[in-house]
Amino acid sequence: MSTTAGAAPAPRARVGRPRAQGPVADGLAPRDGVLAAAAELFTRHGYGATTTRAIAERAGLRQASMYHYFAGKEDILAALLEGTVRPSLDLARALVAHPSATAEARLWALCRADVALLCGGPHNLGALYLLPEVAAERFAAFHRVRAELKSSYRELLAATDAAAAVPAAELELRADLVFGLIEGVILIRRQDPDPSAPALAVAAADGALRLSGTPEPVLAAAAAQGAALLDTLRAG
Amino acid sequence: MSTTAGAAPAPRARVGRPRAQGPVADGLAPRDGVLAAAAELFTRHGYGATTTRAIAERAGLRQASMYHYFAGKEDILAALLEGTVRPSLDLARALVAHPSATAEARLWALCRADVALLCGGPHNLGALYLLPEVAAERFAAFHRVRAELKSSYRELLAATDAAAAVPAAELELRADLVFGLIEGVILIRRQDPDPSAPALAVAAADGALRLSGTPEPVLAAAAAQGAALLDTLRAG
DNA sequence: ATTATCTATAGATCTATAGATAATGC
DNA sequence: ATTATCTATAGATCTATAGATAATGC
Repeated sequence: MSTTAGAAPAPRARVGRPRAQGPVADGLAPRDGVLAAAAELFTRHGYGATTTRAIAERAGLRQASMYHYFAGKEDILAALLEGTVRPSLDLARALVAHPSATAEARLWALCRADVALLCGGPHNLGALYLLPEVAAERFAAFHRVRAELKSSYRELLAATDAAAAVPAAELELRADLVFGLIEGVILIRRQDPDPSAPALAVAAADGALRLSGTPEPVLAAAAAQGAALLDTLRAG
Repeated sequence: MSTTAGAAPAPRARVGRPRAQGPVADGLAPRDGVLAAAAELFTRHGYGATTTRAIAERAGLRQASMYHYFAGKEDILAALLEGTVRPSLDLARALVAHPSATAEARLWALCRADVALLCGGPHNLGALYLLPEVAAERFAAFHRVRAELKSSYRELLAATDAAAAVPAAELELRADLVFGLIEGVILIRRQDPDPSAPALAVAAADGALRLSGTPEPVLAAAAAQGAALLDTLRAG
């Protein structure tokens, strides 16, 4: 073992006045600790019902100290929303651009991965989308990103074989339903965190293809190809 | 024309001190006016973000006057929830008990009617279910009713032909997805009230059957039978 | 006398700011 | 000197209550 610096994440003494409550164990950077606390409370009790004091308490610092990292409560929500939708969109873009798989497989992969992202974390981040306060003008940036994500869903759906036989207006409705299904899954998780997130993600992806009119044999092939595709993307 | 009392809803003078803002045009009883105002604001801005003062203003009376009808803000939400889920459950019970239609047709009918109820009104009442605050113990009565509604979905789904080939655990997941789809439709409405409620209701009902694995020809028959069934029940 | 409303406000928050303080870094 | 935190609090709410008032009903 060399003594090269940085090898061990030693409990470095930190700059600045120590916390009144003592240091927290979770190892998160202060800003991330605040975000994690807010995510938990926003999704469980709602935005309006969550006080800055409650967030601070859970994050292990004093209420006023949060303003060192965020300009206000709304900023915290904005940061959470941005961080939640961004990975989904990155993945969607990668899948839309991916040439070597069927549209069915790519749609399946997008659905499974999206559900896993939304429900996989410790505090059901997807539930943030459901907060009515998020509709406010203040979060327009988030809404633009989300609209782009929805477009990816629509695009992949339109490229499936089943879509060829469906009129444009009906197709639009189906895209809405598929997108709604994925986000509706969050509701399931909220009342009852029972089904494991990976199982739910697979079931939702299967369901999305059924919803889009894909026949069972094609679905089975798409699921296999889609799962492999996700493994590839994760490795790459 | 006879002069029999009650024939015309004449603008009867009302008991009690007159309102400071003058009487409201909408013709609702005061309690209902408060409920309508609260529904609009809760679903648009969230429960916590809605003040009792804002509700009162929209309902056309002073903040303190609402306490004549409701013990507090939570009571208003409780009344709204109860009134929203009750018609859905009544319908679900009628459909489960209905002997002379296929399970597919009855499931289709339940889905279409439920979406119509949730999204049909002027202010997207279904969005109330999505409020995180609703998870609180205070609303346990509502949750019991809703659990019963979900059981009806599960029961009808289990009685479909497609369900026979599906293992129990997988079936449970599909019931979750179908229920999630119906409530996810509310999300669609929230961002974009574009698709007309009836069209959305039909699309969602079709989608629910596809999701449950029903083949297209069976679906078409079930939709026709289901629509007729709803007409019958409404007449009866 | 009864009712539905009003005005006024107490008491309890809640957010964000001002300014002090206790660490490390140089 | 810089940083991250703290304590204290101003100012702005917000909910719910107390008690008055302006109608109708009898």
